[in-house]
Amino acid sequence: MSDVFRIGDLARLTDTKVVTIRYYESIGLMPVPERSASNYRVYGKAQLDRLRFIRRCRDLGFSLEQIAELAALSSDSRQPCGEVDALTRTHLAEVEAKIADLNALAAELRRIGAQCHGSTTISNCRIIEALDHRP
Amino acid sequence: MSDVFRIGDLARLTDTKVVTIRYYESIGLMPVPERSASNYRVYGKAQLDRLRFIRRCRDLGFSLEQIAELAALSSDSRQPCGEVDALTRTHLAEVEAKIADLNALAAELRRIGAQCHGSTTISNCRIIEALDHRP
DNA sequence: CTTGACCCTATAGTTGCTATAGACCGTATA
DNA sequence: TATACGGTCTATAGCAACTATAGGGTCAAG
Repeated sequence: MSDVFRIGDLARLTDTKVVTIRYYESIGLMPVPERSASNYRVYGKAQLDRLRFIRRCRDLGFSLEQIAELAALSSDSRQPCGEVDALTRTHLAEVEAKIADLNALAAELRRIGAQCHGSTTISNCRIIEALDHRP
Repeated sequence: MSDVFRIGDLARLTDTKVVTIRYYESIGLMPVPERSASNYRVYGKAQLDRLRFIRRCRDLGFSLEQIAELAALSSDSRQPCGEVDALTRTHLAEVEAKIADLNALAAELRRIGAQCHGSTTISNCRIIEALDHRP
């Protein structure tokens, strides 16, 4: 296990597409790496960790903007940790709101879907009727 | 109540932005309307209904592509209604999958968030630690 | 010495809009 | 009659978070 990586190594190790890593670099989320003689990007362990952090946060549904903030906060160990806590809480609230929305939506889709028993053509299909008029 | 509308009327009646209606037209989801002498778009009751249908489906989370399909199917009353049913079912399954994802995510955010009791700086904040390493 | 896997840049496409610029239309009021 | 206002028009660019494509350079193995 060397501690020098090329972009494809990082991609494999973090389950990220190569183009996505370059994209992260272009928006300033990943640092601009050194280049080899043949102009290949060269990364070290620190950048691998950075990318792992980013992907982990993505998996948790944070936006890239939130991740940039989290990364900035986490890099200074003397920063108060309240902001990280607040960011996490805010995000959780957003996720919970979205869950509530989707639950309401699923309920209505089930209600609508249940009405199509037996009918075989659009003319007597209750789904279309349900879609046509507000509940 | 006339049955002739301008784009702003449709916008008001369906809670849609004017630009959005033009966008729907540009992608072929709304029909190309007649024009007045002064080149204003002129709509009738049928187009109002079409837009209402679209917005109702959007509220239910269907993609514009799915809506185009639903609209095409619903316009021919002799079409078998099984496809509409299938589309609705597929969409419901997608929504349910997303709900499951978000629930798992919320659980983990709660778990992570609960670890930040008392700590005041990043150096001993468990949230960052939790974000740094896979669960 | 060529094949194949990898890397590079640059640009355009995706979804569902939203924002902006710059201009025209139509009516109500001063 | 002038002008201010609200509405409308076109065209273009921007948003998130990538993905896809074109057209090329690099490098080790067979």
